[in-house]
Amino acid sequence: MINITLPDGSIKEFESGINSIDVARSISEGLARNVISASFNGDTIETTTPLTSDGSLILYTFNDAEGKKAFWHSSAHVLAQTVLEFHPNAKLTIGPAIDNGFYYDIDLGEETISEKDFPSIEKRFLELARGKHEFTMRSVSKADALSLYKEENNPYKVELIENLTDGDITFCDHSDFTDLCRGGHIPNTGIIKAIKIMNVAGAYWRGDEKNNQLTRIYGISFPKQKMLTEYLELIEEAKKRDHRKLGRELELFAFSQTVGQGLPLWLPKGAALRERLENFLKAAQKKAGYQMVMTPHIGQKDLYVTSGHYAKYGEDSFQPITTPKDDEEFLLKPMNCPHHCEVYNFKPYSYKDLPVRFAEFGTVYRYEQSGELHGLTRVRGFTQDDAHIFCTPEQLDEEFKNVIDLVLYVFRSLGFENFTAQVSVRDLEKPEKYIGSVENWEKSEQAIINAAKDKGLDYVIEEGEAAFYGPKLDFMVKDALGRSWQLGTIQVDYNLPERFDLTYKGSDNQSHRPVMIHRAPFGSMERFIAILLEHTGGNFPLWLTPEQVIILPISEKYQKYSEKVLHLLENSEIRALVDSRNEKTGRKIRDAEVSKVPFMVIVGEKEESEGTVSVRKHGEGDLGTFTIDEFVALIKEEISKTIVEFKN
RNA sequence: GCCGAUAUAGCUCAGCUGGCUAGAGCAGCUGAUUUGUAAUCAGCAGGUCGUGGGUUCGAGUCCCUCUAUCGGCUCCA
Repeated sequence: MINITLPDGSIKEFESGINSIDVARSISEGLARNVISASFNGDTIETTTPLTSDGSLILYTFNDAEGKKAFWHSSAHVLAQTVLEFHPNAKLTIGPAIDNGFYYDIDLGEETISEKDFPSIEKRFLELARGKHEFTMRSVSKADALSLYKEENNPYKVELIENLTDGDITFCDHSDFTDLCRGGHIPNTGIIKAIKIMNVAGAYWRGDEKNNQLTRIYGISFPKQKMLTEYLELIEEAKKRDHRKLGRELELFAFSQTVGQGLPLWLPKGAALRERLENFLKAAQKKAGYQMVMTPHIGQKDLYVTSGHYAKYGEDSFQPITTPKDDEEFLLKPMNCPHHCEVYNFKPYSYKDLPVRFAEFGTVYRYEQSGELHGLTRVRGFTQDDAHIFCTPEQLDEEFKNVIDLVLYVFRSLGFENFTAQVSVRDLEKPEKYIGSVENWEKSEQAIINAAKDKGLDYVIEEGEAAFYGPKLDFMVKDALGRSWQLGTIQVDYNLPERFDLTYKGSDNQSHRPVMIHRAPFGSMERFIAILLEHTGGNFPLWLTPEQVIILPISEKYQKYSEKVLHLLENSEIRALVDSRNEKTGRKIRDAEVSKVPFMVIVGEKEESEGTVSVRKHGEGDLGTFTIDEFVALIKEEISKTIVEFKN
């Protein structure tokens, strides 16, 4: 007999050799039906694995993240089986579960799979799944595993196996299909009731572009058809919040093939909105002791040779601008830091002057590869809400924490509650990617981790995500479709101060090297507004939105009164406009609702005679009759609720 | 840059296996209507079918080039 501890702390006694499903059955028949994965003493096991010792068991259903992982990983096996039927010569590589579904990377040789093939793959997948084939694990010796895949002429699996230890190698069988696999499956294929192939894409073997490109097939599967339908509807809803679609509909920004790809054009409403965001940050930065500076859009090539950017990115950047004079080369600035270093170098500093904080909404240009451009989130010309803080090493911790406060203030003010704080550090195995001394890197990384800890941030450490000159604390936010984007960023840099020979005079009358903090709470205006659009669906906070009020006269007779109301609102610094079209009220309301204007003000005979307005709120409906003063007060109050001042 | 896909009016989309002057809704313009909380009616106008080439008696439709866009990969100072 063995003792099994369940998550609620209860301990039950079972015959040795019992499996997870039978344990579930001892609790309830329903649970036994729904259990699709389990972990024993912290290790993922098969639901059919016999338990032969005391331990704690967790049972998972599709509602658990672990359950979904097993479900989708198992689905990847069936997908591979299906694809092999259509393409017998295909070579399998890896097929993991991901956040939403799974993929399988397959080398199809000369053959291809396209969208047209999806329906037949899905159909055959379900036929195979309905066979209720059990997933069973078996151990294989390294030699046997290698000879099998060498016989199949599959170099990918051979490479994988060569990196495994003999004795740890397992295969998973179901039906007539076998795959190298470390385990974690659902009981049988019959549980998979719905499958959708989402897309195909190219993906490099082991994520390295020097390797072969494989065909990656993305899919998602569910235990119920209804769940798939709901998932697809969710995606359709998310697509309505796509910032590229909303940006066009709300007339915020546009692109022109003639101007060039990745070079956004800010339309009047978008430019005004962006200016309000800039002013919002400027006000907070002023309180936090920043000073605005302005620097040119180009700089001499030597500036970037000094900074190290030219050596790192020169070849892959917009190429130098030459002049009629010989030997003159200028680069479009890809970042503001070198310019700000030169601002610092304008005059000598004493330790008493530090920290100094130079801020600039600096527009930069980077030659991103064409396939990487994406709406406003990845562009070739964009404006960073940049600043560089020059401080003494002793001041670093406090300065860094103050910047975290500022970033958190910005995020909270705009409703980004769900972000991930990511400490981006070096990849220790690729030192050639970075500049500067190991000692400085360690100091910087430790400074960031300490600050994140002190501020109580829930952070993750990502190796290899650092900038080439220093580690970063990045604030990641997801877009409507769940893709993660870096918005705010704070970076510690010991390198540029050295390269630009920045100094200050210490109390000991000696020259010292300041430390530099790079930071951008929004990240870039373009990307921030894009993600804000996707989060709000275009329903911006009242203080930020392009038009706050639209006045709807019942008929042309009330045009004069409408204009009077308009002027009164404008005098109170409320952004309003009049819909003076010759249309019915219902029509004007509908159009105003569609265009997401927060407040509609309806005026007719009654309002004109009383000097009032009838107020309707977007998405909510009629609020009743207000005097103009009352309405102004209502708006002012709503605004004060959505934006608070930065306290330093 | 790589893999796969897409490109028809300002927007959203029809246009079957190649065959008369390329259609619709919305938006726009003109007129009628003077309107009370999510679409008033009628008329008009609007397209070198992304670009360049090819196949064909004939190309929006088939093939190739380029450009842009979309989904991934790689990259992201």
